[in-house]
Amino acid sequence: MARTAGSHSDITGPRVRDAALRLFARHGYAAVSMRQIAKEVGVQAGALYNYTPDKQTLLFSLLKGHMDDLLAARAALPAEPDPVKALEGFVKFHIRFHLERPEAVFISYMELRNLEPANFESIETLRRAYEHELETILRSGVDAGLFDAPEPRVTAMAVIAMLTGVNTWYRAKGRLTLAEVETIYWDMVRKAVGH
Amino acid sequence: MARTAGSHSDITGPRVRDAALRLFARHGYAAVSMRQIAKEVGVQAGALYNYTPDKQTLLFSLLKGHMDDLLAARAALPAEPDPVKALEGFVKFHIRFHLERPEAVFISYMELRNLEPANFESIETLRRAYEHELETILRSGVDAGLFDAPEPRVTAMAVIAMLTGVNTWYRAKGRLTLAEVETIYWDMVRKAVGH
DNA sequence: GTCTATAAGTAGATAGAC
DNA sequence: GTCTATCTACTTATAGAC
Repeated sequence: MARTAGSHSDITGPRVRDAALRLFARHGYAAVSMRQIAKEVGVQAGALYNYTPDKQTLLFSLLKGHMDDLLAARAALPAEPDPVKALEGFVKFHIRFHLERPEAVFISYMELRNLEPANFESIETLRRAYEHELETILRSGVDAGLFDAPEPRVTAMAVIAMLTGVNTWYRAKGRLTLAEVETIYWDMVRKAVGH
Repeated sequence: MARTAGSHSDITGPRVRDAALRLFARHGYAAVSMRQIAKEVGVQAGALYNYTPDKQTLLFSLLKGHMDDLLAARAALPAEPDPVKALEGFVKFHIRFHLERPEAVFISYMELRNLEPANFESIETLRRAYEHELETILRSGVDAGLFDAPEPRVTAMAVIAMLTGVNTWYRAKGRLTLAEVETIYWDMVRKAVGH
């Protein structure tokens, strides 16, 4: 059915977020004006303020949404008691989740410094919770004598950096499939943690 | 000896670059105005244009200088024919070099998108040359039967991402010394490449 | 080499018509 | 819900005095 003319909030809202995400990722938050976002959406700049109280809140909303999605997707996976299987699951989940939304990943790292202090703390807390999940897997594997990783916290940071780095070079149209990349990285991680 | 009044180009120039580096790293290139840089240096905005033709050239100069330093520092190291020793040398060099200049490392990754196309290509060429050095070490180790790394290019990207990630968490005043961090990462890399 | 002053343009955000 | 118009402030870069 045709919608009532002028009642577009449920379609324009997501379009504003999509345009902001794409433009922030490409040019950076500070370099993108509200007018550019409006032009991408096809409205005038003033109309954007029906969907966000200000530009800062728009940025925070994108980052918060990304972190919430990340933690929710992890929580939706079944618990895995075997540390080796749990680590393999984490590695493959991380690569796949991050490759599926490169722009959100990019701004979630790049634009942290453009968040106001309270917003920054909010995102950092979520990020640390995610890192802690990997650290917990590593500690359980060390405790079970399955892994050789004397510094689980450092190892967790190293593994996450390595995995997120896939986003800098992987292209879906390239030589390697996503499944092949997952296998290559799982093999490197498995060896790196001494299993 | 007191300098001739008004002859400060040899001192103001580096101060402009230092201030720009620090401010770009903290707030981002697009978010920092020439007036802010001038204020940090202690001059008026107009005076900055004695040291750079424009803001874009100032950014490019910082990134180009960083990449030149990186490649020159690598070239200054003695050649190492043993792939294992060469890899150990690369790992420890990379960590140390990058931890010594976190701000330059940060903007060299974050501000690539704010470079004009020709400047971007120039920096990317240097970055690829550096990555190629690690890839060459890995291939020589695989050829010698010392490493198990079926995808040397992917492994090189994974190792560099892991190593550069140290900058996100390491603090000189923290629990671990630089030498300890080098040892922990070298151990992880050594195992990851199957040695 | 640095200053002041200014040109010419753009920023985020708001007001009020429709 | 979107528009046009506008406010105020700030932007890069330049001109010319000293």
